[in-house]
This record gives sequence, C-alpha cells and structure tokens, in this order.
Amino acid sequence: MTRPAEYTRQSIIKAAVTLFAEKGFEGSSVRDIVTKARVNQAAINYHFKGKDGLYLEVLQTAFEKLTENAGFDAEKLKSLSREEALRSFVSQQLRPLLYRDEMSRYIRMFAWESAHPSKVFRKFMAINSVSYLTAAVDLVRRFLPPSAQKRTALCAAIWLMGQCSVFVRNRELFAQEPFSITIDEPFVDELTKLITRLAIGGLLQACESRG
Amino acid sequence: MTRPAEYTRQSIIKAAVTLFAEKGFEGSSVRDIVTKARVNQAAINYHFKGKDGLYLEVLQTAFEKLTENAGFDAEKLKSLSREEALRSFVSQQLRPLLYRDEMSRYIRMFAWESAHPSKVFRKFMAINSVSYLTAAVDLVRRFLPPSAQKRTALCAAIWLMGQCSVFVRNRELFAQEPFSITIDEPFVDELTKLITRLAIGGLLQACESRG
DNA sequence: GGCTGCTTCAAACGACTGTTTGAAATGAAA
DNA sequence: TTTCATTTCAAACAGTCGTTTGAAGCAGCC
Repeated sequence: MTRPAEYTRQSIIKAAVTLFAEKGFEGSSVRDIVTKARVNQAAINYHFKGKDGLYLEVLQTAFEKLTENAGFDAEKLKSLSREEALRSFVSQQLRPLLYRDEMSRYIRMFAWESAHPSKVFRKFMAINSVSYLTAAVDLVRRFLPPSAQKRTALCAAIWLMGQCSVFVRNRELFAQEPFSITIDEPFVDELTKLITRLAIGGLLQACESRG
Repeated sequence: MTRPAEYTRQSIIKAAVTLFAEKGFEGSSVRDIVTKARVNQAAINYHFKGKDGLYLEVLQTAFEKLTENAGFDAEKLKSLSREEALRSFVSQQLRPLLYRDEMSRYIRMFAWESAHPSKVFRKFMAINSVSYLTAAVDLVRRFLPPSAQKRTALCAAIWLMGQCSVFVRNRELFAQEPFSITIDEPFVDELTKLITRLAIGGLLQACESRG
C-alpha cells in the first residue's frame, strides 16, 4: 500500500485523459501515454488490466465529474427555461473550443465517441446508458410534443449531441485551409448562438408540424 | 497493356469501396481488401502506389459519380424549391440506411470522413474543396439571410452535412441495445422528415432572429 | 527460339500495436 | 535485519500494419 503506486495511477490517468481528448482512444497508444506520464510500459497493464481497463475507468470518472457539474446535470437544466437550458447545453458542449481545462478534456473525449463509439464505450453505455443520454433526451422532450414517440426523442437527442461534436473533434482542422477559421471567444459565441438557434428552431418546427 | 491488369484494378477498387463504406479508411486493412478482391498483396502498391493512392482514386470516382447524379448536383437542387431541395439532400444522405447499392456506398464513405477527416481526404479536399462543399453551402444560403457571413454559411453547411452522417456511420449500432431501432423504410421516412424539419426550422429561425 | 515489358506472386521487411515476463527495487511488518 | 507482498523496470513476445523485394509468369515482338 505504498503512496507512489497511487501517484503512478493518477499520473497515468491524467496523461490518458489529455491524449484521449486530443486524439481519441484508438489514436493514442499506450507508449504515448506512459511516456507522457513518465512511468513504465507495463504500468498500465499492472494497474488497470490493460488499455481497455484504463479507458473504462477514465470514462467513469469523466462521466461522474461531468454529471456533478453544470451542463450534464439534469436537475440544473430543469430549473432553467427550455431555451436557456438548450443554450446552456450547447455552450457546455462547445467549451473545448475555447478552454483546455479538465472539463473540456472530458467533453472532448465523449465527442470522439459520438462519431463512432468504440467497443469499450459501448460497454460503458451498457452500464450507464440511462444516465448518459437522459439529460439530452429530457432536454429535447421539452421541445417535442408529449405525444412524440420514445424513438423520436432518442433520435432527436442523438442529433443534438452530434451538433457540436463535429466542431469539437476537428478544432485544429477548422483553423486550416480551406476553412481558416480563427477559433476565439467571439467566434465560439457566434457558433453557440447559431447552433442553439438552429436547434430551437428545428425542434419547435418539428413540434408544430406534427403530432 | 494486357486486359487482366485492368480487371485486377477494378476488382481492387470494387472491394475497397465496399470495405471503406463499411468500416472507413483506417478500419480497412490492405489485407482485407486484397482478400476480398482475390488478388495478391502487392497488387495495391503496384497499381495505385499504396493504400493512400487507392483511396484517393476511389474518392475521386466516388465524387464524380455522386455529382453526376441527384443529390449532390447543384443544378438539379436549384430547380427545386428550397424546402424540396433540402428534403432531397437529406433523403440522399440517408440512402445508405436502406439500400446497399453503389451510390449508398459512396455516400457512406464520405460519412466516415465527415466524422474526422483523414490525411488523404484533406488532400482530396484541397483539390476539390470548392465543388465538394458548394452544393451544401448553396443550399443553406437559400435559408440564410443574404447578409450572412461566408463563415456562417460554411458552419451551417458543415452542420447540415453532419446531420445525417451520424446515423449512416452507425447504422449497425442503432439496431442494437439500448436503441433497438428497426431500420426499415417507414423509419427512414420518418427520420428524413424529422431531420428535414429540424434543419428547415433551424435555418429559418437562424434567418429570422438575426441579420 | 530468345528477348522485352508488363503483371503476378510468396515471402519477407521494418515499424507499429497491446501485452507478458521474470528479475530487481521498494517499503512496511515481523 | 530479515521477510514479504507490492510495485517498478527493461526486455521481449505475438500480432497487425503498409510496403518492398526479387523471382516467376505471361503476353507480344524481333
């Protein structure tokens, strides 16, 4: 029960979160992780029973941290008007475009998974499926008619989650040709407004024109 | 100038398109491709100067085939009302959910790239950037105010392209738990309507509330 | 026949992946 | 100090990846 062991664990987790956020799970090798964490090759297998085990643990803690903070917290969103709640949600999702803090890394990790879920993430979903999508489903439900099918709400939720992740994943890409977009605060503000408006308008339209 | 050589080329291309559509570029190995095409390992490097060269050629022909058909054809879309044009675009993008024909495979290939563009695709974009996004940009411009910035239109176009690709990429996933969605004609019809309505509503809303 | 250029082939190369190994180091308890 | 489980370490393993090699096959032509 030596202290250095716990230090090694945390060191690995920290490095892993950074790399998973930057390049995704499959894009980061264990050698990259252990080099960044300044620990031995075998440490990941010893402490987490392999790369998958490490990812599962990282996903768990990331999810917990996100749920106990604003944005993913269903209770907090309910206290706002549906428009404000949606704007808050979108703003939270786009946070990695501006900041490089802990929360941003967690969000970006999930953005990679929303493109094409990995095996480990699907396992994670099987455990946390309810809570993971609930916030988004509840959110879109406030715009959809009460009669809307569960399937419709689910599709709308996936659709909403995917709105921002494209930009988050490819942050570096959009700074280059042919986009040449400077990703600063004014731009992200504008993008937040745009996506929120697009989503609000879209969801309301879907509500009005159908039962 | 023997005929069998050309047969080998086409055989490789056909197998590559199928696999790239199913698993994406990085998800398909050259060994998978040559096995499916029933040709030798070295054939890809001999005929296409490597996997990248093959992909570039496949992207080119896919793009040509798509532009000379409905959906991506800017001219054809212009003859429709903007709502019909949008619906046609969305319907075309969702085609791989129902059919497994040539066009569907091409569309699905691009769906993979819209998640996280590969190096080869970015090279392809550098050559065909104008025409590739033009159709989508032109389409969203019909909903946005004339004063909308180029950047806004570009973001909206990316946004629109991303709408359907999530579903197309993860077709197999949504058939499983916790989604358990049966992807048949009624469902795709419903999804087309939903996304079209979301997009129309969203774009119009964006138009009304801002200059 | 022999020559030539294009195409195919089995095998190997070198670089990467995640994981395992067995010995060495560590630090607390006896 | 000795004992002991825990933790670290360098090295290697087994697998996949895209690519290269050099010989073999096969047309058409002199």
